Amino acid sequence: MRTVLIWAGILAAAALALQWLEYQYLARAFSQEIYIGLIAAAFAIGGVWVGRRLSVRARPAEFERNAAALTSLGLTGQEVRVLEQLVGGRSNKEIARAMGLSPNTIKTHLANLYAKLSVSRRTQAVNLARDLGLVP
Amino acid sequence: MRTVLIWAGILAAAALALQWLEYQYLARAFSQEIYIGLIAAAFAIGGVWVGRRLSVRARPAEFERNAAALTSLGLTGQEVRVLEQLVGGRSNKEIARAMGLSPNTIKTHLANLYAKLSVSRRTQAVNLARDLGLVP
DNA sequence: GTCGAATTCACCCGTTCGGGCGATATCGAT
DNA sequence: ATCGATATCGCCCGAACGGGTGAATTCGAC
Repeated sequence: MRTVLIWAGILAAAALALQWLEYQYLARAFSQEIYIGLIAAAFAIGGVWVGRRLSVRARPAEFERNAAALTSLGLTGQEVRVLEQLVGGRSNKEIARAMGLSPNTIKTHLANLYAKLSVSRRTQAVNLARDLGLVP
Repeated sequence: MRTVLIWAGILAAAALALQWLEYQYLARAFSQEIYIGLIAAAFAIGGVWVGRRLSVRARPAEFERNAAALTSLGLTGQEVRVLEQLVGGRSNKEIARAMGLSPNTIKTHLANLYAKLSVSRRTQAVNLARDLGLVP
């Protein structure tokens, strides 16, 4: 949205500048056709650039965590951390060592996690987490 | 790429048409400033439209399977089908029933799959498959 | 026809996972 | 001070999974 306004301003300024230039040098130095063609090309190129920016900015959403889903599911801090490790494809034992906890604790967190996500297998949890954008 | 060429043609044609029109009516009916402004606006709008098409077309890839990765990994038909079920979060037994095969057979396909994907756990296989676009 | 790849299935064994139950500790809110 | 949420850990058991080995079938290629 900001991009659009900025460009509207730039377009207006550029149009004025070009028209001023026209009265200075170009009225006779170049033929009308070439002059018009140059303006058309310049604005077409500018338009393409704007269009790309609009689309690219609107698309990727920048890999940001879906905090809304996270809180609405009521996931606690440790549960989210375990979930990240889970998506990393690690085993309970590996997660335990990575977090400095007992494997039993990881199991507890996982059980609560499965309940909150309404799943029963870790692959389902991984898919849900990725689909909901719970993890980067 | 096709879009670009088409638009290059349209731009050229439009430029000629506008320049012709200029000699017919506009040379005196409108002032130069308005005329130039109209051309600039038209081409800017056209450019934005082209830019959007370019970006949108280039981005999402339409959820198509990454056939290149699929063949370069040497995955067979059954292995790919098992992989799809795997990403669906199903257990070996469920996959077996869904495909009308013995759970033992599923295990065999999975073992070959893991070897070809260089992983050792099903969650890792799921993540790799999703990251490489092996499955929709 | 022989060979290799793909597909199917079986068995064994050890590890991992998931479910269930209980326990202790901390901490903030009531 | 009591209660609920969070976090930690333990144990038991059955199911699921992963690795290894072996073997039969089919089918296209050489």
